Amino acid sequence: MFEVQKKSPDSNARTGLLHTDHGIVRTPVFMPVGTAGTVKGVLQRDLKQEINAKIILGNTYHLYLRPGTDVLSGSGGIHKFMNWDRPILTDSGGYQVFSLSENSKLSEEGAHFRSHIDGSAHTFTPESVVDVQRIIGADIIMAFDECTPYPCDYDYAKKSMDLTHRWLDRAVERFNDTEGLYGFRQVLFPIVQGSVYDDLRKQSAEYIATLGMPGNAIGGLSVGEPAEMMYAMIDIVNKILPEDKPRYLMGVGTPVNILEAIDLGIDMFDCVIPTRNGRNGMIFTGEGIINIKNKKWAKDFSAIDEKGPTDISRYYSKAYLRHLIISGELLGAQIASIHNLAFYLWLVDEARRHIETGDYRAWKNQMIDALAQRI
RNA sequence: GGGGAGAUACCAAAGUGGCCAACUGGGGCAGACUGUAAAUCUGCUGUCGAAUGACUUCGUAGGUUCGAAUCCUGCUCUCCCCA
Repeated sequence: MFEVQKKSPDSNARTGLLHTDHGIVRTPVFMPVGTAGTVKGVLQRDLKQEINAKIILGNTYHLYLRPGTDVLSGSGGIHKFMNWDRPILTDSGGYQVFSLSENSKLSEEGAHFRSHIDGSAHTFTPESVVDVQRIIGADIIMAFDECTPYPCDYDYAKKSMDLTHRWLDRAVERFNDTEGLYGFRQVLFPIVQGSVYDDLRKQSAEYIATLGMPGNAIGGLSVGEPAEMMYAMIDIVNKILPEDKPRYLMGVGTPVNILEAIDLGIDMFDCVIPTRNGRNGMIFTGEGIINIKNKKWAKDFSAIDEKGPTDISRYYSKAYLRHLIISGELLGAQIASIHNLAFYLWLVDEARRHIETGDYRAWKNQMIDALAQRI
């Protein structure tokens, strides 16, 4: 499924090809988040034409609650339902156990939770989450894990990691006993946990590596811990996870986080920052980060991003985008999301290009300096 | 011409003797956001100060009172009803 193409001479960064039945994805890759069967504010057409997204995310928890599995199965799976013929990865809902923790309770069996929509009671088990993801029909599906919060004491982190591992065994078994429903291949990625503890991360990565799955994920990071701590964990884990399998760092992150993680050997990323923060006025450019709501842009009629990655970035002015966002106009969210996603995709593309030419480290450092600017 | 109501900060609008530099919205300014319960949330918004605090405010001019946005009097202005 995965082949490493080129390794960076001066870091652990590498490029690769990820093969799915919906197309080949070149890595490193950034996957826009489309939780509920839509990348918020962005047409599928723009996702392809303006942003050139190669793979996007969906979310099991959200899709399960709405529209529900009967609609998804009736539609012939998520690709047909949302009219997206490129690869899709679905998160398992493990993150929602974390982010909606007031509504959920864990047991050995699984997670018992109440719907945030109508309060109804539901249970997710490692098995049921595989089943639901078979019905949703993503190319890459994720094992059900517990994403531990930060801070998290050692004992809880260990208990949680062990539970995630036991759940993983059950998920793999169910996965092997079932088949995709729509005539294309699905693969299951397990998730490394272990909070911020070196030995737990090491133990978890070793365990995950023994499963021999076609790709591996690192979860439970970027939940509030300092970035340096996250990098340290990634480094520990990546030294153990097999080199010939893609490594997916879940939910990360800022442009700088991504560049650092690529350096450490991560291949896949997803994050809500470009869309959510974009809707809230944060605009990423090669010259730095802009809060477009700030008064200083009120009469700045220059392009959103002069050297921007998409026509949209160059077509509309900062003053206009500021006006739209401040006025709560839908078009503002749309423009910001498209621009930011295009920027993220461009950034990761550039990273791949520099890995190929062998000067990733130097380029990264220069890029990080630029990205550190708040303008 | 007669009768009535009102004037509070950028706007709207509470407050009707001390707990008031003044509730609450809006607007404005700034911040947060990392496997999306987020087109969301938080802070500030009289002046000076990092802050304790100091100073100047509730149409306007006086007055009563230890103390007034709040009570009294004059003035100015606005709105409503009847003719």
